[in-house]
Amino acid sequence: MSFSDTLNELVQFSEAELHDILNHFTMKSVSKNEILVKQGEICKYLYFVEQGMGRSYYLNDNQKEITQWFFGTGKFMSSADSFFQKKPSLYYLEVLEDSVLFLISKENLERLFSKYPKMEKLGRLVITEMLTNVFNKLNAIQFQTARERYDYMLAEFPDIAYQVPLGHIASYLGMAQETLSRIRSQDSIN
Amino acid sequence: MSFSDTLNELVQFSEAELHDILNHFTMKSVSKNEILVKQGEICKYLYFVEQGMGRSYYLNDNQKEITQWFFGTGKFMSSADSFFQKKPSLYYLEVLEDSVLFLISKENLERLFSKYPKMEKLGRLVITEMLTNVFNKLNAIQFQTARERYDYMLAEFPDIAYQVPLGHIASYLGMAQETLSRIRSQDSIN
DNA sequence: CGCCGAGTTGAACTGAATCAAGAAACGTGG
DNA sequence: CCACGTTTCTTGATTCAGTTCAACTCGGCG
Repeated sequence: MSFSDTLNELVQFSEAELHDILNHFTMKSVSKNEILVKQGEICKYLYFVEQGMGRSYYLNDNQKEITQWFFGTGKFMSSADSFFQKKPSLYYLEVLEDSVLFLISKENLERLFSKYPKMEKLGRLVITEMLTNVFNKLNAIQFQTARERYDYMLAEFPDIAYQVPLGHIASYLGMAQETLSRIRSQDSIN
Repeated sequence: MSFSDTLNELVQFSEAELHDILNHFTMKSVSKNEILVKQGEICKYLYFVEQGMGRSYYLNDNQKEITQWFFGTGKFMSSADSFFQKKPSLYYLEVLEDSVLFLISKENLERLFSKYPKMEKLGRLVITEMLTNVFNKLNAIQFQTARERYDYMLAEFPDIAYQVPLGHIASYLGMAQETLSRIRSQDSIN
C-alpha cells in the first residue's frame, strides 16, 4: 500500500491536505544493506517504507547483532525514542533490500502536527499499533516454544520471513540460528 | 511524585493551565484487588496512579493469570489499545493495593489535546516511554537468564518487587513460580 | 483449631543452547 | 564466466537452565 493510501486509510484527508502533507516528506532510494542510523547517533528522520524492508538491531555483549524489529512495506520505521526525544539511538537502522523511503524531520513533523490536528491522531494510531505489536511479540517470546515463535513470525511478517538471512530472524525470535534451521528443515519434510 | 508534579516535569504548564487540566480528571479511591477493566470490555479511562499500584494481566490457554505489566505510583495505567481505539481490552486492569487514582475519559482527553497542544507532547512522551520500557523488557526476557530477569525486575520496579504475590511476578517475568522462589532463596542466603 | 492459598523444596525430565564440523550459496575480482 | 574466499546454513553430539510434578511448610483467617 502506497504512502498516500496508508495516510488516507488511517485518517481521512482531503486531496489538498494530502498533497501538502506529502510535500513535507522527502523521497529517497536506498540500496540493500545501507545503514540509516547508527547506534549512538540521533535518529534524525522518521521513515515510511514505500517499497522494500528494513530492520532495527543492536550489538549485544558479544558484539553479536540482535534484530529488534522488522519494518515491511507500508510501515513507519524509526528509532522512536531517539527520534522523538533527540537522544542517541540504542539501535542501528538498516535497509535489507533496495528500498524507497519517505522521510521527514522532527521539525517538519511538528509543523504538520500543529497544522493538521488530524495528524496527531495518526501519530497516536501508529504508535499505539506499534505498542500492541511489541506486546504481542513479548507474549509470544515469553510463553511459546521455538516452533510457535516461528509460526508467530510467519503470521506477523509473512513477506519478510523468507527473504532475510536466517540469523536475523533467529535473533529477532530470541533463539539460536541452529534451532531455527532445524525448525525450518522439519517444515520442508511435510 | 504527585500528579501535578509529574505533569509539570514532563511539560511546562502555567498554574492556571495545570489547574484546568486537573479539573478534567476525576479522583478515585479504590481498594486492593479491585478490577478496573475486564478482558473484553472497553477500557473507558486512562488512569494516573497517584498512590498505590496496579497491574494488567490476561488469562492464558490454561486459564492462568499472566501479568503483562505493573504500574507503580506516578505512572499512567490503561489498556492503551482499548482506550485509544475503543476496542475490547485484551487485558484485565487490577489494583494491587488500596490506591488513589486520577482518571479521564477519552472525550475529555481529546478536549485537553485540542485545548493544549502541549498535552499532545505529553501524550507522546508517555507513550514513547512505555514503548521503550516494553522493548527493554523484551530484551531482558529474550536473552537473559531467570536470575538476570529478576534483577531487571528489581531495577525497573523496586517498589513493587517485594509487595505483590510471587506468582504475579513470576508470570510477568515469564518463568515458573518455583524458579523465582529458588532465586529468591539464594538471595537471602547471602 | 483446622482449612486454604501462597510459598518452598526436591527429583526427574526436556527444549533449546552450545560446541563443532562440514556443505551450500554468494559475490568479487581476475 | 569461472575460481576462490567468505558468509550463511545445516546437521550431529553434548550439556544445562528451567519446567513440571509432587509433596511439604507456613501464615492468616473464619
